[in-house]
This record gives sequence, structure tokens and C-alpha cells, in this order.
Amino acid sequence: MAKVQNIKGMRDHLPQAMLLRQHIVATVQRVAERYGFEPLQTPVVEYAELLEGKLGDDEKLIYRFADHGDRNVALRYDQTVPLARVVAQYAGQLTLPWRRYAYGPSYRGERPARGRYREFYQFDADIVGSSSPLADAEIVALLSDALEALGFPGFTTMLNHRQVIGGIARTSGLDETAAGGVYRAIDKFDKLGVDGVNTELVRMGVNSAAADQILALVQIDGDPNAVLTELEARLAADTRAVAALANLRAIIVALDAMGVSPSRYRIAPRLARGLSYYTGLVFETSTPHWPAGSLLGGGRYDELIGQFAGRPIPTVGLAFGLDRLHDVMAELGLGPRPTTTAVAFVTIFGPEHTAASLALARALRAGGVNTLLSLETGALGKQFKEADRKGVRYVLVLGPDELTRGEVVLKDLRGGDQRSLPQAEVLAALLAAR
RNA sequence: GUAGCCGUAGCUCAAUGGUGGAGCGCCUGAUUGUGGAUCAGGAGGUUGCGGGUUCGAUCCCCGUCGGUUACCCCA
Repeated sequence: MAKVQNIKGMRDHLPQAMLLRQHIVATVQRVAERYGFEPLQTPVVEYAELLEGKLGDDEKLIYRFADHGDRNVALRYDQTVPLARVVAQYAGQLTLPWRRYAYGPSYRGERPARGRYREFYQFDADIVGSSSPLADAEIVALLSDALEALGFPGFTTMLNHRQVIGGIARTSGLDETAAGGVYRAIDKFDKLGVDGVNTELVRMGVNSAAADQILALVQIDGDPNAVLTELEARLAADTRAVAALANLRAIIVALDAMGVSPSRYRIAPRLARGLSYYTGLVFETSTPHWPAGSLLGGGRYDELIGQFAGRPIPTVGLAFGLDRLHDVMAELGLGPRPTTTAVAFVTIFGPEHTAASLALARALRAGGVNTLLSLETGALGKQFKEADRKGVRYVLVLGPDELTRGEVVLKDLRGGDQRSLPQAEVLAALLAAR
């Protein structure tokens, strides 16, 4: 017999988890559509060469194999590269700027850890074909609205710009080739602290004066405007950094005008992210209630799509990590926690009353009430028990007494009270109670 | 990729180199027109899988699969 077991890092999502996951997706989708984003779906399998050359060292994490036609294929590791392919492939059919969202699984052959899986679901939202800071701001506003709609009690989005990090490295006397390690080191600031990052920087050959300067810049924190002003002063010699800071300032001005509370974001020069294809804004949202990693992240990547399209197409976007959002919400008790989809449970009093119960169930369903029908007849106790265990709130009984009077017994399992009412009124009663 | 820890009933976990237990859950009944609470009874195990050591392995050793923690990495 085949092994009854999952592939490492791949999970089943049983009904109780799915109900919360679907709530999350529906909520985020509703917000995205509020901003006029349109849905896109692409296959999980792509030509391997499409994904190669975008990830750097992470290429070894790509799931790849030969298909039945000996094609060299791979499972997508994110939804951004497929987006780039679509934009290039359907250039004539898409009106830019294009706002699109996508929801689905991606795959990475890395070691599973808390909140990280080999098959993971993401909800992506991107604005393709605009370099306006309004696009960057809209993405940040969208994520703020979405997390608030989901009921997150406290979250903060850290904003940074790739050329601010570049400027920090350059003004500290580091060349671009050494910068990669520096980015990784400062990205660990929250985990390692000042001394830890300093040790790390020195260990990779940064002299201590430069390390001190990097650490001083990276620790700048506080009111977004004040942080920008301070960075502008300290990085004034680096023209690219100055431009980046002006860009960030334009973004937060737009955020304020869009109604995003300044308490929801910070300018964080220490935020690095992977950076492999980011060119401008980078951001990451986290909550103090979940120390292990961020809820979502994103940024501006103005060059990636151009690699496929043959002309530059500036784009900014984000990805919600569904698995992590779900884990955090489940742990914090956020969101609805239904155990089933049904609201009503129709019992069958006995074999001879089957038709009447079926007709009742049909009428409730036609009226828009999610209705579970008993598949057993008689033994009302067992039927009630099934309804109770499923978490269905209302149970309906159609016995000989009720049928004679043209009524139905409606019992609320939550409170335990029940009443008998005319059949014609049951639907309205359930709709009102819901 | 490196190192550690874990894997026993549906779930959470005990146990001993010598016939594997509990709580919760589940099933049946008390209750042939009503779930939860209570009481009584019951079912449920190749101790992840494979190999080795041993008279004998759930326990010790090796491998493997899965989970998990810290590193690495995190598009």
C-alpha cells in the first residue's frame, strides 16, 4: 500500500483551516478589487529557463524536472516572474498601467520551518507599468486596508529604498560587490543588535570605521519625516540616495493624503530584504504578536519585466503570505471561526417523512440558507448529535405533529430554545436569525 | 546545506531491555420526538518504516521518511 503521508513541507488544509483561509483570501481580494485590481491566474508549471537567472543562489531551491515530453520544467517559486511573462506575452492586450492580483501556490525546495513551507500560498497585488510614487503608495495603502479589514490589532510596515541602502554602503566606502553581504548583515539588525551586526560586518572585512558609520545610519529611527530629513543630511553626497529619499518622501506624502495613518509605517534604513530584483521601494509588514518573520513584503522592481518584454516596464507589488497570515490569525484568535458552512440541519423523522424533509431542505437552499440534510432517518438523538458536532446552529424537525399542523420545529442549538412555526415562515426566520 | 530534538490509540502525552497505559475524543446503552451535562459498558496499536545488536527491542545502534528548533537562506 502506498505511504499515507504528505510530501515534506506540503500540507493538507482541512475544512476548519480552509474556512479561515478562504475568509482571509476573500477579504484581501475584496480590498484589492476596491482599488480596481483585476484577477490573473497562471499555471504552476513554467519552463525552467523562465525562472532561471532571477534568484541568484536560491536557484537551487527551484523544483525542477523533465515532463513527459522531456521538457525542462519547474514549479513557480513566486507569482512575480509568471506575471512578467504574462505582461511580455500579452503586451498588446493589456492596458498599462495594469493592476492585477493573483492567488495561488508557489514552491520552494527549502527546509520547512515555522510559517515556512515547500508549498505555500500567496496573494499578490502588483501595479504594472507605472513609476509614479502614487503606485508605490497605493500598494502600501492596500496592504494597510487589508490588514485592518482582517482585524490585525497592531502592524507596522517598514519602508526603505534600495538606493538608500546602496547610498549607505557607498558613503561608507564600500563597493557594490561587497554590498550584498552588508545588506544581509544589516537586515539582521533586529535579531543580532548593534554588536552582532558590527561583529558580522567586521568579520566580512569591513573596517571598523565604516562599520560604525553603517550602524549609525541604520539605527536612525523615529518620525518618518524626521528620519528622511536626517538621512538626506547624512547621505547628501550620494546623488542616487538623495533621489531615493525624495522618492520615499513623495510616497509618504501620498500615504498621508490616502488616509494611511503614520503610526502604521516607519522609514527603516535597516530593512534590506533579498533585493535580488528590487530597484526602488522595499517594504515589509510585521506584527509584534508574531516574532517569527513578516506577514508580507514587497517592493518596486523596474527591470524584471523588461527582461522578458524587451523594454522597461516599471512595476511595484506585494505578496501576502497566506500560510503565515493564517497561522498568526489562528493563534491570535482573529477572524471568524466557524466549523462548517451549514447554518441549518434538517432532520428526517422517519422513512415515511423523508419527502417532506427533502422538500423543506430544498426550500431553504433555494432561499439562500446553507442547509445540511440528515442522511439517516429516525433516531432524532443521533441526528441532533450530528448537527451539534458539526457546529450547525439550527436544527429543524418535521414530525407527524408538525406535518398535521403545517408547522416545523426550529431549535437553536446555541441557546437550546425551540419553537414551532408555520412552514411558510421558517425560511424568513432563519434568514433573520443569521 | 549544517547541527540538535522528536515520532507510542483519532488527539495530547505516559511507561519499562521481559504480556504497552491515561486523559480527551469515538461507539453503544440509560433516553423509540431532541444535541451538550452525568452514569455504565465497549471498540481502537505491526510503538513511522527498514535493517542491526540481543534469548528477548517501543527502549540500544545504523539508515530512511516525516515533524520541529537553531544556523544558512529567505525571490
